[in-house]
This record gives sequence, structure tokens and C-alpha cells, in this order.
Amino acid sequence: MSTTPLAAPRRATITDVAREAGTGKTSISRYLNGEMSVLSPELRARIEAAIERLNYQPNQMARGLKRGRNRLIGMLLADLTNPYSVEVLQGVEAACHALGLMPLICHAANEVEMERRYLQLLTTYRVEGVIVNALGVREETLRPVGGGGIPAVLVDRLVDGLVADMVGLDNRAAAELGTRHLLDNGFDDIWFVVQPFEQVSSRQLREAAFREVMSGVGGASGAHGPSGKDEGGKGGARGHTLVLNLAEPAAVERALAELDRAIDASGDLGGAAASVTDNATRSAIDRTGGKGRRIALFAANAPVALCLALHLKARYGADWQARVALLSIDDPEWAELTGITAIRQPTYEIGYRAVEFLHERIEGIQTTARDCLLPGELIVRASTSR
Amino acid sequence: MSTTPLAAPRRATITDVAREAGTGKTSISRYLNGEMSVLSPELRARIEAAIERLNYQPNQMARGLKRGRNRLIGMLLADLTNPYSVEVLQGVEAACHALGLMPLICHAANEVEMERRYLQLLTTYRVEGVIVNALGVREETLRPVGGGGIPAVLVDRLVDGLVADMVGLDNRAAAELGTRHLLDNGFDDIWFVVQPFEQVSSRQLREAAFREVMSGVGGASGAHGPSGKDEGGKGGARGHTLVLNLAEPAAVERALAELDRAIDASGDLGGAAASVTDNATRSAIDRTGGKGRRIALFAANAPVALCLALHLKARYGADWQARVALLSIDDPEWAELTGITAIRQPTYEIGYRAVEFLHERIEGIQTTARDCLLPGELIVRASTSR
DNA sequence: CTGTTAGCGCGTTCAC
DNA sequence: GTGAACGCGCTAACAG
Repeated sequence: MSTTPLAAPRRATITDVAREAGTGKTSISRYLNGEMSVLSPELRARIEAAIERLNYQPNQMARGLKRGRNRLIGMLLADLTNPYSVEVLQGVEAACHALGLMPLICHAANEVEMERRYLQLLTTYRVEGVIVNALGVREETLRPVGGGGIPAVLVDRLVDGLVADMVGLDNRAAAELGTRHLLDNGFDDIWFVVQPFEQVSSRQLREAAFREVMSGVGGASGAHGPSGKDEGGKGGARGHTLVLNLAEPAAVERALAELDRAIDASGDLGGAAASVTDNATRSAIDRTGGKGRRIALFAANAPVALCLALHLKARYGADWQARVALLSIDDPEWAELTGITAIRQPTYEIGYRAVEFLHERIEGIQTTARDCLLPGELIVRASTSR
Repeated sequence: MSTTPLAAPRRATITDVAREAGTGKTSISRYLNGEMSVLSPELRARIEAAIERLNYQPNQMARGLKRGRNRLIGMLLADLTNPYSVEVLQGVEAACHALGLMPLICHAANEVEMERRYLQLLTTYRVEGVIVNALGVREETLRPVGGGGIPAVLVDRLVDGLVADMVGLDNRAAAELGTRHLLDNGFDDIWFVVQPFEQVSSRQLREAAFREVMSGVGGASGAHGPSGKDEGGKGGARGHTLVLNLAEPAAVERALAELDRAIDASGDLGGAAASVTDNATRSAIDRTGGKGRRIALFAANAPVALCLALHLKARYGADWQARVALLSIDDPEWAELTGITAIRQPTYEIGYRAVEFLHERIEGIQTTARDCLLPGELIVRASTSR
């Protein structure tokens, strides 16, 4: 109370400081920019004192206006609700801190219109660059960015007609890792569950890699194709792709119903011990299989995994993991609690690298668009291994 | 590709537009500010065309520099990892959108130093106001804010020497609601688990309300006191306060050990059906109690609840809910999945109101500091009611 | 209705 | 070393 003067005193300007220090603005400016060698120690001391006395803080806006750079960068997030985003953000913040940048965080909340508005806003504020975790629509929306516009780097996903640096998970490797893990642990009926992926490159890659492994190809040839469902494969193991449009409740219900039929048709997952108990006993699994097929769900990301888990719990009770195994890309906080296996993304590093890339662009580097693919880490839990 | 000119053309300025439209800057400025009535339709059309042709976008920085307001507000979050923060943020964004404000989101990541730096940064960028979800340290750090500094509104918690508007949960009511629910459902050994609360007003209030109810007072008299442990109370029901310092692994371990002893000492929670099964059957509970006491944990917020759940699962297995009931303030996404009871905060509205308050302050309203306490909603799940 | 003239707070020549 | 003077992109009087 005593330390907070109630009158809001007009913020001191550089002019005030100059007057207070009995000198001109130039010297103050130089002081602020660390050009100490050009100031007499005596003057320097006076300036220091004046600044202290007036509690002066330079106006970044005015500064940016003149010098053409305001040290602001935009960070456009598609969905902060997804823990992935928050984690990436941590890396972004750390890097910004280290590089003297200030990130403006914008949250599109899954709305294209929002994405557009924020992008517009960012250019209006003349940010020096943008890191964008796009909604996945086409370039159209991102007009002001990349290419001829302001420097940009993409996170997690590419955008169609947009040439820019990109950093994200090595989706192909991650999906392969997960699929192989399931296969190795004796699951022979695997459902890859993913949100609509026509527009989102990362989802596409994950799904493609999954199908590739399941079809027993093993090679790296891209067997894309927009088919969408059911594959045969590897030693009798079957793979399916199930699309879960989380934005469309009715569609979700239909998809889940299809899943239910498959689960109901399959036998129990194995034995009594299927219930998650003590993950200290991760012994080699019994690949002889019980009656029916061993079914596993491979969620393409955390939101999907959560949706699946909620549904399964509602349908099969608290013990649902005895019937189905669940593996998810992304390792949300509840994964450990629930015992599902996960592939953790190097989120922090993704964010950090993104800023580094952007910084280089801002500094004028001219290389062609770069990609940085970071590996995921498999975290085996009771759900898929006993 | 065809739409992205590869040369980054210097952004058009208001001068360019003026020239292009064959007029002076003033008219452009007026057009930008919507003073249409002062422009001849003919001029207006020319301006419109010029703007379109040059893809002109006004520079907010320069604009702010002149007019003294840049429509920027700061949003300082203590911990984005806490879902609470993200949810509040949604409300903040919506309100900002509605009021034409642009929120600068700053994430202190639980570090006082960060908080200080960001606050400094925000004032440096001359934001018009700040919404702060403080770490809970003393006013010291928040020097530039509130009182004589830039307008501020506090979220969730007060800061000691800081007079400012504040909006948050009605902690007293929420804690009472939870405690009463547990009591009504026959639990007679209740542990309120909370992070260190000397510095954080919301935690203090929750804990105090809990103890008050447990001590059977019922009235609203403030029986504060920094005691910390064990109370007697209401019809033989016992209440305990357990401090869980999440930042201190060793301390966490000790606290959890104490909890374990209590749980081990108590009998089973009730019967076989204790395992979460079908929450459709929420029948009146059996208050006669089995052998021993019916023990329940009341987590003061989501991070605490998660820590508890993880620990209990590790110790008692997947079926831990058969031994202990868990009720949490905050309703994280995994609550439904796990079946714990929760008190959901009106997070969105908290954020929205905060911005409204701040906006009023910015507009110059002079009332004394206001409080806005919003009610929580009890969401009963299988954990506490069968 | 419209153009002209000052600045906003600061960085930058360029002389002193 | 130091301090005027000018300009950044824009808004706000003040004339026409």
C-alpha cells in the first residue's frame, strides 16, 4: 500500500530521462542499446541514476516502429485443449526467452474463422514471424504467411500450397513403432482410429504408415490411396482404419458402434490377469492367443484416445481394458493413470526447434524449406504388455 | 504457389494508400476509423479500391503509439499445464474478441522469475491492462500492476498487498459443497489434500471452509488459524488437512506415506460393488458403514487429484477406488474416465468476467476493488456415490 | 467535406 | 563524446 502510489503517473519517456540526466535523447538511446563504449563513465552514471529515479522503461512499440522490428512473433495454435499444444508451447517460450523474442499466443479453438482473424491480427501488429499449428485447411486462409509474406514455420502439420519450414514428429516412424509393438505383443486385430485426415498431413502419414506395416510390405513405398477401410496382412493379422470425426457427434456414435461390434465379436483379451494390476510383472506375453482374436486400438492422438477410453469405459465398465488394448500417439497425463501404452512426442523440442528455425528466417537465411522430424518414444504400459 | 508472390513487397503504408487514392492521409485515417459520414461516397470508393489494390493493413503499433492505446492486454498465467488455466483462457479470448482486445498470453510456468520478467515485458509493450493468475507470492513482484500502475484484475487468487478487482470461484461455497456431499454420503474420515496454502488465497479459503464444516460449526465465523492438522467434528466424523507440496518430491512422498497409513488402517470402503461399475445405479447409500471408517480424499485442485490418483493406483492397483473415494475441485478430462466426483469451476465465465472487469477499468471506471465469486457445480460420480 | 500541420516515443544520421 | 534535426506510420487539431 505504501509502495503503490495511487496516482498513475504518466510513464516517463526517453525525453524525460534526457532532461533528468541533463543530456540529449541520443545518449539515452545509446545507453539503452548497450553502446557503453561511446559514453563517458560520468554521463553513463548520470543516465543510470535518472533511469532509476524515474523508473523509466523504454517503449517497445515506439522502438519497433522506428527500427522496423519489434521482436514479436506469433504462435497460432489450433487447439490448446490438446495437451500437445501446451507442451509445444513450453518449448516455444523457452526458446523465445533465450532469443529475446516475445511470443503472441493465439488460440484458434478449432475454428477456421478464428484462425483467419488471428493471422490478420498478427500481421496487423507486424510480428516478425509466425509459428503455426494450422487447423489443416488449405493455404487460402494462411495467405499473409510464408512464401512472399511474413516468415513462418509449420508445426506438426504441413499446409497444402504453403512452402515453409516445418518441424514435428516423425509420424511414419512413430506409427510403425506402435504398430510393430502391437504386432509383437500378439495382437492380430488392430484398429487404427483417427480423425478425418484428408486435410491433415500428420494424420495422413500416421495412417499410411500403419497400413503399410499391416499389409506386410515393410518397405518404404507409399501405398497411399484414399480407400479408408480394412486391410489384410502379416501372418493373418488384420488392420482396420476407423475415422472418428470428433466434431460430429452422430458420426462418432456410428464409428464407435462399428468398433463395438468388432469387440463383441472377438473373445476376451486373454485371461483373468488382463485387468491392469501390477505393471511390475511385464513378463513375456502369451502369444498362443485364447479363443478369438486379440484386438487392439491404436489411437492417432490423445483426443481420439480419450474419446475411445470414455466410450469403452461406459460400455464395458471399469474393467474395459480386459477386453481391448489401447495404444495412443501422445502421452496425456491420464495415460499413466489408466495404464494405456503411449508414444510420447518430443513436444518441448518441437517447440524449441520451431522458434530456432523461425529466428533464422527472420535473420534472413535463404535456404529452401526445411523439415525437422523428431522421433517419438514408446512408453509401454500394462494395456498392451503383461 | 501462384498466389504467393515470392518477393516480400514492403508493406504498404497509409501514405502509399493516400497517393494511390489521390488524396491525403487524413481521409484514409478517417476511413479506417469508420468516420464514413465525413467522406464523399466518391472518395470513399477510391480509398476502398486503393486499399484493396495495395492489400493495405494499418500498422497497429504506429496507431497505438499515437492514440495512446494499443488494445493490448496481458494475460499472465501461473501454470498452463493446469487445465483450469486453459479453460479460463477460452473465456478470456472470447471476451477479448467481443471487445476488440488482443490478449498477450504469458506463461510463468510456476517460476517467480518468469512472472517478474513477463510483467516487465508487458509494461514495456504498454499493454492497457493485465489479467493475472498470480503465482501467489507477495505483491513485491507485481509492482508495476494495480493500484497506481496499469489496471489489473486478479483471477482465482488475491495477492497480498495488491488492491485490484478479482474474479474466481466461490471457494468457501465450493469446499462446503464438497465436504457436505462426502458427509452426506456416509464418509466419516475425510482428508483434505492441498498444496501449500500460506501464499494462495483460494487454497486458504477452501481449506478453511472444509475445516469449518468438519468442526461442525456450520456458521460463517472464520475459524482460521495456521494449525494444519486434524480436527474432530460432526457426529464422530473426522477431518484432516494434508499438505502436498508438488514441487518437492520428498515432501510428497512423506505426505503420501501418512495417507497410506490412514488408508491401511481403515477397512475396505464398503462392499464388492465398490469397484466403479454402472453409475446408472446411484441409489441411496448405506450409511450404516462396514467395519472401520469410510475414508474419502478431498483434493483441493486437479494437480493434487492427479497426484493422489496416480499414487493410489500404484499402491492399491487398478481397483484403488474400492478402498478410497476421491473428490476433486476442478473437473479435468480424466475425471469422467476414472469416475471420481468433482466440483467443476465456471472457468469460461471466470475468464470472460475478468476481461469485462478489466475493460471497465481501462475505460476509466473508478469504483473500489470488486470481487466476483462464481459458484462451482458438483458432479457426482461413482467414486463417492453408489 | 477535405487537405495541412503537428506531434506520439524513439532511432538515426550528421554536424558540433 | 554529444546533441540537434528528421523520419517511422499514424492520429488529431486546425484551417480551407
